Amino acid sequence: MVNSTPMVPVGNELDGRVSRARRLRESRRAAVLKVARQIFSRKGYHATSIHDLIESADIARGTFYLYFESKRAIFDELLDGLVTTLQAQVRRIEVGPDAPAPVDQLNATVDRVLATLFDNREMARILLREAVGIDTDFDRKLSDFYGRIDAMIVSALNTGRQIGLVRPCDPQVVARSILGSIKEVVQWAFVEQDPMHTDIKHMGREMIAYILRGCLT
Amino acid sequence: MVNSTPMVPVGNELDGRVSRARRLRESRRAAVLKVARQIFSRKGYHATSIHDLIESADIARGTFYLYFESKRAIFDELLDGLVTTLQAQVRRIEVGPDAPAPVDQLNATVDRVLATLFDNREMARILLREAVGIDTDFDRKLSDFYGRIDAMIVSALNTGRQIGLVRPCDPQVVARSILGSIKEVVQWAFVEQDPMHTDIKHMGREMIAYILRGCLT
Amino acid sequence: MVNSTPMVPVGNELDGRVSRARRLRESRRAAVLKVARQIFSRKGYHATSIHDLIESADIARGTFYLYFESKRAIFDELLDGLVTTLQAQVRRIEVGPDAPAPVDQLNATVDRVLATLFDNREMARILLREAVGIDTDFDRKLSDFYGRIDAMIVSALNTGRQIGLVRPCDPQVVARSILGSIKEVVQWAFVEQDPMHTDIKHMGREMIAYILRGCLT
Amino acid sequence: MVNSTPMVPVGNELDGRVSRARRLRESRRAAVLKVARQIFSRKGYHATSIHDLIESADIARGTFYLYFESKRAIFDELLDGLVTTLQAQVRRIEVGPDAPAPVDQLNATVDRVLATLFDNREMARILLREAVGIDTDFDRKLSDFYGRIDAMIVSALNTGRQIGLVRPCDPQVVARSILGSIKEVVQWAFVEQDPMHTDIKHMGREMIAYILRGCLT
DNA sequence: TATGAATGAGCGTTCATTCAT
DNA sequence: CATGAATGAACGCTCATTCAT
Repeated sequence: MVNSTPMVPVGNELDGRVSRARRLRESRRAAVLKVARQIFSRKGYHATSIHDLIESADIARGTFYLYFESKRAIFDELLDGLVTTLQAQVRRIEVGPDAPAPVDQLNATVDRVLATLFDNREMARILLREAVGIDTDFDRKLSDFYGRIDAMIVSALNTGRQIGLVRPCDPQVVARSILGSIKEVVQWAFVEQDPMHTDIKHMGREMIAYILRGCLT
Repeated sequence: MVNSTPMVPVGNELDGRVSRARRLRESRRAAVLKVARQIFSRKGYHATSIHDLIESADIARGTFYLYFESKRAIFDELLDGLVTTLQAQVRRIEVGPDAPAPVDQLNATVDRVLATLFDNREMARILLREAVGIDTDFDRKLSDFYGRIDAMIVSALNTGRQIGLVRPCDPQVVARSILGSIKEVVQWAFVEQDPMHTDIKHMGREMIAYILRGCLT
Repeated sequence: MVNSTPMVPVGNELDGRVSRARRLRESRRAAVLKVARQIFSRKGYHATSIHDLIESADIARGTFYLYFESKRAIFDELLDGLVTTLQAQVRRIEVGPDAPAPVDQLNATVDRVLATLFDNREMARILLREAVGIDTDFDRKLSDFYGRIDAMIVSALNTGRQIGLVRPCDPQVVARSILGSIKEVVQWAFVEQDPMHTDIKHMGREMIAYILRGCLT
Repeated sequence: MVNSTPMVPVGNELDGRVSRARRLRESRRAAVLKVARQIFSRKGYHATSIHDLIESADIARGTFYLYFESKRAIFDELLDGLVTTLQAQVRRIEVGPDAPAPVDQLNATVDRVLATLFDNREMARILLREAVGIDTDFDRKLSDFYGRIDAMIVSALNTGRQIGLVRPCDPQVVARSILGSIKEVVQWAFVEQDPMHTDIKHMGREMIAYILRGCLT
């Protein structure tokens, strides 16, 4: 998938002097994260117990707490990874003599976001459907995340209005509409449908066409 | 609010031969449902305990189970009420010589849905944010609900296409986009903002404008 | 036993309008307290688990938490009862024209304290031997308790010095010596020996004789 | 401090044929014991974890178990050291034509015990406050220790009585009173007060004066 | 000898549900 | 009908101990 960056932290062991132990530890950790991702994705946060996690990862209870501080912490880590990656895909629309056409910029961002979500289907499921109601902190974190994306869309719409690209409208309502379209389409395609049978390219093009017609002059 | 129907089931005791006891029972039940709605809305499903419910309803533990099978059941009932009411607001776009203009029909449906959600802000909060991840059955039920709405939109889009009102597009993707816009705008307006300070009329108009521009020819 | 007051709270249900349920609850609670007293006394705080408590009291886990907030709370309650009762037995030595002879006052206090400890042998075991090191709060509470008794003895010694009854000495050291004598003798008699075969009267007389010779002129 | 002997076991490797490895092992062990002494003293037995010990000793988990059988075992060893040393300070009162005056003998014993406790303030803290309630075995061991000291005092009192030095009294009660005075004064001075600002000489003299007046004719 | 990752029994606590009164 | 005391399975988490390297 184009432009999507890996979520696994690259770490600082690229200097060649990595201890075998460190690498082993990381791979073990990653294995637990992997099964946790699947189970959280399938059952949600509350319905997933530490027992589920360690049974599937085939490790002992204590081992889990060797790698992760708490159930909440592993869930955080899983989600934070995607949120960070996702945020990196969203770029503010630049406007200027040598900037690409705004439409192309939006296009590129949507492409990147879709690719990232596809590459992280399981976490997308959690981010889009399950991550609400875990606790107040978590809700705020999610709210902030979507709030930042919303702010970017609003800013893009305002910029677009100034250069006569965007029709007169309430940027707040339209921004939330756009955000909602993306969230729902992605959830439907990657979470409820079989993601492997989805033509993401096509989906992206259709979505952008709909969104652009909705707000352009 | 126009067009919004009450969520309390009308029942079949309106024939005049209702026992006083039965009526008492229903009013007790309704009272519990009312406080449950508020508490679930404020704290979410998992953070709400039976203790919270019976304390606020001022009934004994056992009494609760006299009226409701389980915590899950009362939550189900609460949500089913809104889902049913909501579904009643969504009407298939009729096409024919003496049918209103399709655009007006869509307009009316969106108006009715928004009004219903506003009148049931508390449950809307739950439906849009907290109802996911409770268990697999519940997720499926929600999925079905949105699926039915989606099917209606798809059908409307197809109808619209046939009469040349809707531009050529993938109705599936566009339908989900529309659904997502509505869900996100409503959640943002009713859940994250103060619903009383939201100009729903304006919001509705802006949303519909965006949606229609997105799919009309 | 003379002057020893019961540790079970008298409550406010002496007006005759006691509900049967309330009385039942209290008796159940008292039963749990009783077995907890025995087990804490035998095994100490840390070695006693909730499992031990509920098994011996023959109640379910949840039932325990119906009556007590936590393991810590039941232990506190057990100990606070004795500490309060004990404190009520210790009276400052009064000096004046119509006050009893100071020696008799000391005598009476020691008698009362010994009787109370005898009547609460099991808790005495905990208070004198096990109650240290549970947590910082508890340590401070105990320290305060003994500190107050110590202060009383110091004050008594100073008073005694003024009226020429007590020999010149460092009241701090002598007070701690006296306190230590009492603690050790009581622990030895009630905790390590079979308390039923101890002649408390004799023990008290011997102890007071020793203490008085140690500090009187 | 006069008369106080070191707690580290002298061992039998002083014959010159000690392997370097053996000596290394012992010094490593001693280092762990040293930090364990400090930590147990500061936090108590239960609040001290193996993690605390190995972190401060800067050794690996497994290494700890190379030197000590268990957490319980190292605590035992620490306490046994002090107990053995303390026991060596307590000498039976000798009576005979060329024995020192019994009073001086008692004086000397108390002096030695106080000095030993001062030199091992940290362990004294444990012995007097934290060592109780760890488990039944440990309680019995402590009980035995104090029992032996008690027996010595009883024997001394009996000897004193025979030579007319000690007043008629119940040696058991008086012995426990003496023991208790020493325990309490030491705990108060070394554990609750700042041991460095305590005038031990003065404290000793005051204590002995009190004790002797309490039992001499 | 030294390591530290792995273990799992056990902890205190919660809470939806039941049932005798 | 109404009650609320009683239940016990299940939870997330800790930590002394083991053992392969």
